[in-house]
Amino acid sequence: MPELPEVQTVVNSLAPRIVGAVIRGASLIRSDILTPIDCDFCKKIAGKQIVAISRRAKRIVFQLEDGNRFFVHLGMTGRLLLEDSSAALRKHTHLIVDFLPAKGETVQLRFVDPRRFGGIWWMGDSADDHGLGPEPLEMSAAQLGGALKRTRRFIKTALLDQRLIAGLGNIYVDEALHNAGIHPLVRANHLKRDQVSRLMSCIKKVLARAIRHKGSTLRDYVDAEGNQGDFQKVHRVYARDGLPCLTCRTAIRKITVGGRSTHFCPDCQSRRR
DNA sequence: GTCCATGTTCTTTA
DNA sequence: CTAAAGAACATGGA
Repeated sequence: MPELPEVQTVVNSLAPRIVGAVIRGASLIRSDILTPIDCDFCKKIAGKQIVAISRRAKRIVFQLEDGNRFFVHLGMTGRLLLEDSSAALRKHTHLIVDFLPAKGETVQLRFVDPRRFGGIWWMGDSADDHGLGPEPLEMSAAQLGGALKRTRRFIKTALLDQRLIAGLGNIYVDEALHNAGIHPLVRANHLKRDQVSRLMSCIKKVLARAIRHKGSTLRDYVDAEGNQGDFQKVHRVYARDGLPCLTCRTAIRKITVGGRSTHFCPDCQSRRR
């Protein structure tokens, strides 16, 4: 559910509400969402002010006043919600963070995740990325080309590799490839220079547009205020199999690549270059 | 009951 | 050794 645009939208909705807030305490309802599991998370964040919230790839990074950080990854179904402490707890709520009341507010930050592919990672005072690739919005075509030429995997699969480019997921890879007119089964190292530069700019264009639409809500995704995104309404290929391509009217096809559903237009995204 | 799902990581195979 | 394919994780909805 959450790729770069969704995660950015969560950060944007969270930041104005809790940057500067001081954490009173936290309760961990399921401790196995924590990594490392024995990091004394609640004890370490109690009493600390949140001085910044940012996004790195699909991670939501919280920076504390003492220099320590932790990040939340939403996995497939995770949500970070700001809810009043009087609101009923949702099923699958795994962590609750309380703040010192400002202006009489009693808001809580709650992490909810049915499938539990997401979680919370304690980073300590290191800002280490642990092998994450460059941010797509700051990546050059030369950088992308350099990474792609080192693998003969399908371009679809390569773009999902977070060590190669960090933040894309299944939706935005399909949308970007359609935008760039590249077939998902082309080998990454076979792309020509002009295709790589078109791909890089299409990735940026699709992501920027999706952020303006506050992400795609297919099922569970909402921002911290519970608002849905609406980029799904303007998807050109994702989940549109059988429907006419919005460019050429050819029926969109759905295949499986690397175990992931993959949507493309057989006409606009011709397999030969 | 079946299949599928916006993600990542570990294991198996080539 | 590396690269790539496949399975696994857990839950819910169609």
